[in-house]
Amino acid sequence: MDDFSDRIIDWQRRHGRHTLPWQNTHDPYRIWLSEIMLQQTQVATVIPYYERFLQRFPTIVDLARAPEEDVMALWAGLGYYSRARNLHACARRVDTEWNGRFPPDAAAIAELPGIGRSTAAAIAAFAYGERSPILDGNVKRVFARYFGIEGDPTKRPVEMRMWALAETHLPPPGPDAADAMRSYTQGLMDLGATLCTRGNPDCGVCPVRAGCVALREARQHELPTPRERKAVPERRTGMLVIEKAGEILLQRRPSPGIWGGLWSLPEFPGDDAAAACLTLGVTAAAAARLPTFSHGFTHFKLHIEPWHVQAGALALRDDGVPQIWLPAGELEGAALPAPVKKLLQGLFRRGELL
DNA sequence: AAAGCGGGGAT
DNA sequence: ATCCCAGCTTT
Repeated sequence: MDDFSDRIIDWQRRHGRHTLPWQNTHDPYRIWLSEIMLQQTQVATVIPYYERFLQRFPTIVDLARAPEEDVMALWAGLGYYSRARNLHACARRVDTEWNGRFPPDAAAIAELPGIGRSTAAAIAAFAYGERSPILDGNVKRVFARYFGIEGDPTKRPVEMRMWALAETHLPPPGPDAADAMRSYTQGLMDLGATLCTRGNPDCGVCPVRAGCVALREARQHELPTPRERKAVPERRTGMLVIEKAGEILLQRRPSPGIWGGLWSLPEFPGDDAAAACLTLGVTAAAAARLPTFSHGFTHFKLHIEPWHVQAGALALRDDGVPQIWLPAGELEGAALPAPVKKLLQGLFRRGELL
């Protein structure tokens, strides 16, 4: 008998959610649809999308045989559009390879596009009551704390330990195993999402507080071990604040790309601002270095070295990059990258921009 | 502004 | 077979 799973199940049945639209069915199609949507979006946002999908595509075969653009249009607003394409590809494979019926177990479900081991297990548990463990981000956090597991859970060795624990602590087989699996799987998700949260775990009312290593050692806030923040590569760029009669020269950023489609300051690779101006067709009457500042992106850190240039003679080159002169007073409403807007507004407020 | 996130794709 | 990322959210 497993104390851990018993407590999770009991807690879920008393305090968990039971009325979400995808909880009143064992239809693997509906459960799969909800799991894919919930991977990236919170419940309140998902519900209207989920219901629109079911109205438009009552069965997985309807979804499989719809044009991709219809699927994408219904998905619009949920984000992560590659997952919508996987959703459609998955439906088509279930239609053609499985005769429109979802595969019968988690192992086969995990072969489908957009579905990994954890999502496959969740579908199999909710749809079939299969005794197969999930291990998503919420569950990793619960396990790291409850079992006192150190190390980055996204790393191979730690993740393997957690999968082993997930197998070990499944509700035991038996006549009630299918119902137990449904409650247990939902309970683990609910616990991680509502009580055992990242920043502020509510340990006082946790159903497994009696056995929790992290709580006993007061290490809830240290576990799970944060992933090692890899040193992000750093780059530098010169940026030109070219001013002429109270207006600033902006260029449209190419799309796709960093800041794609936004208006930004001209950039140049070296540290010769006057030469960079000349390539644009601007003669610099005066050029002054402004303080360097940095901006962090997901994959690198950018050190920006801005120059303030008073334009003299002008003969702007047309090299295909759209350019505009922005009156300094119209900074507020302009579609500029946040750090660029901040730089320009700072200059404007200090009266360094006319 | 920084950290988190499941699966796909790259290596 | 293993590592890293894209693209979006929450804190």
